[in-house]
Amino acid sequence: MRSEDIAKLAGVSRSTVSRVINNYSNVPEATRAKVLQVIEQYQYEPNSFARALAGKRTDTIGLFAISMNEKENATRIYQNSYFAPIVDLVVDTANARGFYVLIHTVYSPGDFQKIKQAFLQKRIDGGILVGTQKDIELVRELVSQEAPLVLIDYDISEIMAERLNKNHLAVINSMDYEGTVEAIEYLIQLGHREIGIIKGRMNTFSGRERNMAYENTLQKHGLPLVEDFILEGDFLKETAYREAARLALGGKLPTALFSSNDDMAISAMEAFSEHGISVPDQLSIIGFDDVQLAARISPKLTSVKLPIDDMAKAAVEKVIGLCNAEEPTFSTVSFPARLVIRDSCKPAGN
Amino acid sequence: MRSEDIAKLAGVSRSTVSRVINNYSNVPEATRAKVLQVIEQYQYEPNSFARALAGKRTDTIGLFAISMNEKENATRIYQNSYFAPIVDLVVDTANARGFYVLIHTVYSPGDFQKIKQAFLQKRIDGGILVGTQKDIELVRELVSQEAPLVLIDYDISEIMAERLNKNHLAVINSMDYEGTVEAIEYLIQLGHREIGIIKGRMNTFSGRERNMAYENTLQKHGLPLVEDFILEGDFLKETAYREAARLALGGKLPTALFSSNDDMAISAMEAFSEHGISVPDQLSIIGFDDVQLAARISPKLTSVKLPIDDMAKAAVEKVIGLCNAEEPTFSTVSFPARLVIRDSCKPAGN
DNA sequence: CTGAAAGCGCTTACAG
DNA sequence: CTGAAAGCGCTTACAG
Repeated sequence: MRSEDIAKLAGVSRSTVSRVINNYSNVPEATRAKVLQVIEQYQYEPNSFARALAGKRTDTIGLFAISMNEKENATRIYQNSYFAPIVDLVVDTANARGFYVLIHTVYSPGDFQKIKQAFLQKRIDGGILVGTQKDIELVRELVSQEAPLVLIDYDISEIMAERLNKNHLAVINSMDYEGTVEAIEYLIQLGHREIGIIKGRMNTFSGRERNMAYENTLQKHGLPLVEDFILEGDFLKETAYREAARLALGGKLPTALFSSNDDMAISAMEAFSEHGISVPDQLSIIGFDDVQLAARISPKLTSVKLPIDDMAKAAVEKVIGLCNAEEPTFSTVSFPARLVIRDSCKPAGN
Repeated sequence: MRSEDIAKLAGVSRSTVSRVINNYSNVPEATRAKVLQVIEQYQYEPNSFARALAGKRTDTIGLFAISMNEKENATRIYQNSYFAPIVDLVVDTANARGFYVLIHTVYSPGDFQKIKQAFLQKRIDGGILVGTQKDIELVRELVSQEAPLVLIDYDISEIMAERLNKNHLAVINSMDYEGTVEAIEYLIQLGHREIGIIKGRMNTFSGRERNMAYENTLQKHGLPLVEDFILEGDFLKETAYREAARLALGGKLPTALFSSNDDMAISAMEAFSEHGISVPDQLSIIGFDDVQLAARISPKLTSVKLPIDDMAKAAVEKVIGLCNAEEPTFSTVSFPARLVIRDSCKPAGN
């Protein structure tokens, strides 16, 4: 069934059928009704490729998760507590707005080609990019394509600043710096003076922000950065577990630990528990992200809530906006990240 | 940049360019090389819509998650431990095979229309459907469209049996019945005679299978089905928590409990713990699915491992196979589900 | 208000 | 081995 068939059946031309489908105003109600009736009756659906080829939009947006340079088992990206909610909200929000979403994961530069293709082949109207920015070069390539693009968790200053206003581009971030400050000051207020950190991946905007806020806040309050209490991490639980175990065996413990995300905080708690270190009695812990699991473990984890839902929703609204925009626009939004206090912290020294 | 431009640049016709792109054999190596060189140089990508319109495939498969009739907060479908791994494996497997994947969630009949459209509008070559089969009518509608379709966790007997071999269709299941039998017999072997169940959603194939296996196995071993120990559930943690709390307050406890999935088992454990009932000392628990969390809680949950990864991978291979198949074919596969023994069960009566 | 016609960018018999 | 031409199913100036 093609528009031609509908036209014949309704006794009009293909042009008119097209006008009805596209909701043009210059069609008399009677004609419109007749055409719609036939369309309805035959369950006609215009071929999306023909429409797109003739200049219409694809009504599809891309969601691309970059996961390069991670361990082999990083294959489980969508089970990750960071990506899963993004997929969730992006799909739902886009669907609700009448868009399909095309998903592709980037594990290798080859995969990255596929997402460039998705744009070049005009499979999508616009895309959302989320992931580490280690491969910022590739991201820049994408930006330079000038297609509607939204970046989640990227450092604006690193993205071809000179071109920013020539693009249909938006960047969505969370206020990780402020959230971390709130967490560290909460600990300080509880009397902690020896505060450690499990760092996140440094090729990530949020990883750097959280670390910088940690360092700056300690310094601001005249507290020392003690090397033994600074654990290298990569946002993954395995590393955090190993590092926490090492700390536990090292003998000297901080009285509080800020973990750059919940996954690592929870693994560290497991490690401490196995080494007979009690949280929060001997060691207070704060995580970041506030994943579902945070409130389900014992003790319940105090954590900085990442506004991931808001970010994902905003990302979709932004791409759609960018797809509709005539002029190139660049914009950036940051959503606040607030501390959620639960049971994993105690006043120091008792 | 269109194929015409490439043709001019390479000094050949569009036909030849097309032949090169589609890897036809009747192009001399020299010509092919020349064309490829130009394509490479200009980073040309054929427009996917034009190709599709001219009869080529879309190289896109659909992944549709049905989540109708669930609570409002079911919005979090992709964070669900059942769907998340499916998304993961489907996307990865499809991407690795050179396919894009289009995702759409079905919360309402309206959404269901969108997925029918995805087929009718020829946006995808084939699709994978997963979710409750309460709305089997809608699924049948889809099946009758004759497009390549793979169903995960559906009761074959309910799907238009008469048409089965006229379709490009495949059904992928897990051997939940056998897995549940293994779990129940393990409990019986541990000496348990009072074994309860938290039921899953009965509009789900796996929900019914798990329940039936539970009942049959008890009966086979001459054990009674005691009503107080049969808790209604729906695979969601809230309900399980409530039911478990009710059981705890009821006074009379079974000595073992089979939960139709891990999410519910874990929530029940929380409820029991809060009511001072110790697992496994006072009550043994077995879950189903073997989600990541199962091995991370304490005590570690004994569970029947759902071969969800295998199922998801197989689903992708199947759709791709169906897309390539000339003749309609129907096939069905079931993957074994085996018991993984951890720490949440103890011998009865000590 | 409406139809005939051109065009979107490919692929694929067809003819040579 | 290769090009000219028709066709895939739409949309959209253009003319009336």
